[in-house]
Amino acid sequence: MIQIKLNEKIYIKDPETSELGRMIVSDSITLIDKWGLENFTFRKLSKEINSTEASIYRYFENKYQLLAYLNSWYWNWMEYRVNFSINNIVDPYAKLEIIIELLTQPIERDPNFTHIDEKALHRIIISESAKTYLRKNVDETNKEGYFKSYKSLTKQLANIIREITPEYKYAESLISLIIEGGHSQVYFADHLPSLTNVNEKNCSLVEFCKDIVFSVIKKNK
Amino acid sequence: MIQIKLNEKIYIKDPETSELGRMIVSDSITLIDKWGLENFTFRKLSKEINSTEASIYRYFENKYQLLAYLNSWYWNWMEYRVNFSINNIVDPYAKLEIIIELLTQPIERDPNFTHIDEKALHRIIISESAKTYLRKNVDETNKEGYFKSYKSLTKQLANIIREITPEYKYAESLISLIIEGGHSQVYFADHLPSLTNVNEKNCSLVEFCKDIVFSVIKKNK
DNA sequence: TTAAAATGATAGTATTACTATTGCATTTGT
DNA sequence: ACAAATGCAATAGTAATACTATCATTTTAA
Repeated sequence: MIQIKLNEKIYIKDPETSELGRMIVSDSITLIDKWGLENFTFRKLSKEINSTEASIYRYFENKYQLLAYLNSWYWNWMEYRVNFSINNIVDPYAKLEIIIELLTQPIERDPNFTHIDEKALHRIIISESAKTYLRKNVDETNKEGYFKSYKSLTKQLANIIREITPEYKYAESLISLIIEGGHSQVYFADHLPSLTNVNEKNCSLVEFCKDIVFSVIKKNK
Repeated sequence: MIQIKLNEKIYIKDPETSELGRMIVSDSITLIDKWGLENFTFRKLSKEINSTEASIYRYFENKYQLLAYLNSWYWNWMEYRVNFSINNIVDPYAKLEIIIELLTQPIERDPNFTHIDEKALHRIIISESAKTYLRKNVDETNKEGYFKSYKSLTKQLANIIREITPEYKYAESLISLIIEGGHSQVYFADHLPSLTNVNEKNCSLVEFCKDIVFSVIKKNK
């Protein structure tokens, strides 16, 4: 049995250690997905799981810390998927192609983690995750390790780009541009379609991103 | 004398029509830049300008509408700058190069608009603007015209890309990727530097973005 | 100069984001 | 088997937020 273990200070009490903790995590995904972070409160969550606000506050300082926890879970899970998928592949081009697919394709439920709805979590990542770092306290929360999972995955993927083009100066930027920009593209396709071509006929985010990455690599080889 | 005129329903009463309105706009830029959108309230703004909450509510429904107003102002201003800068230039490559510079270089104060601090506004665009559309009511606010300026500029810039590569399918996506991803890169450089190479030695956002756009165009020509 | 519009002053409401305390129930170590 | 520790529910309370309403006063424009 696999468990995503988050060791940083992104919780007060580890929600994986109790039934209540797991309910907080799984039901917060449902509620944030449904109502958005703005309209999500610990009061509503406590009613949903037949518990109390005070109990939830024993696990997370506030809803932003809970969101950061979900974020970290997601990026740890993504790292696990990446490592699983590129295992035994030696050609860095092939690795990179798989990675871009993992980062930009629609998400499927992972039966390894029964209490996490990965499709709903992915929607949250797309529309809410930036709110963890777009805050005035970002430098503190960064020190607390809120973004460790995201940073470590970015570093790993940048290294694969450098396997192909060691002298390319923007490997980390290219990865984070694809991730962050890719999230925008998915969101725009759903809500502001004149800002994107994704979801037009014969167009896909995967194709768009692969084209960018391999064009840049080719030119900088 | 030039004035940025925003005709859509992104205000209750046009702030350009009164002294109080102009103070609301200029001082909200100062306060949002300083405290962030989360800690910015109409109460604080009213004290800053020696007015009352009720008066501010006569101009804007809430702080998100005010932020949308600032956004629209910014993108209208950018469109004006783009048109000014590419005027009389025929070569689409040269046009595109200038456009990428305008979109990704640091902003300077524009003496044409004395009550707007464009440098502060640019910081707000980078760290707060996504909060206008990352909301559950995005489809309504989109209908109200909150994003019209941004969409019209994107369309115009995409058309310039199509002057070079008419068959490229992702012109709008490439523009919005550079804009949104570019904002992330600037923010990361300031707060999460391990996610970007921007600001490392001999690295710049302008160079990174030009390389991407011209690599993609070259490959798709 | 007079009516209309804009603004200021004040008050009030529902909700949010917490914090504190108490007491019961269950688990754990010995 | 018993004490201690932990986990959780219940309740109450506070300061701030995001508004809305009313009415008096000032400014402006015909």
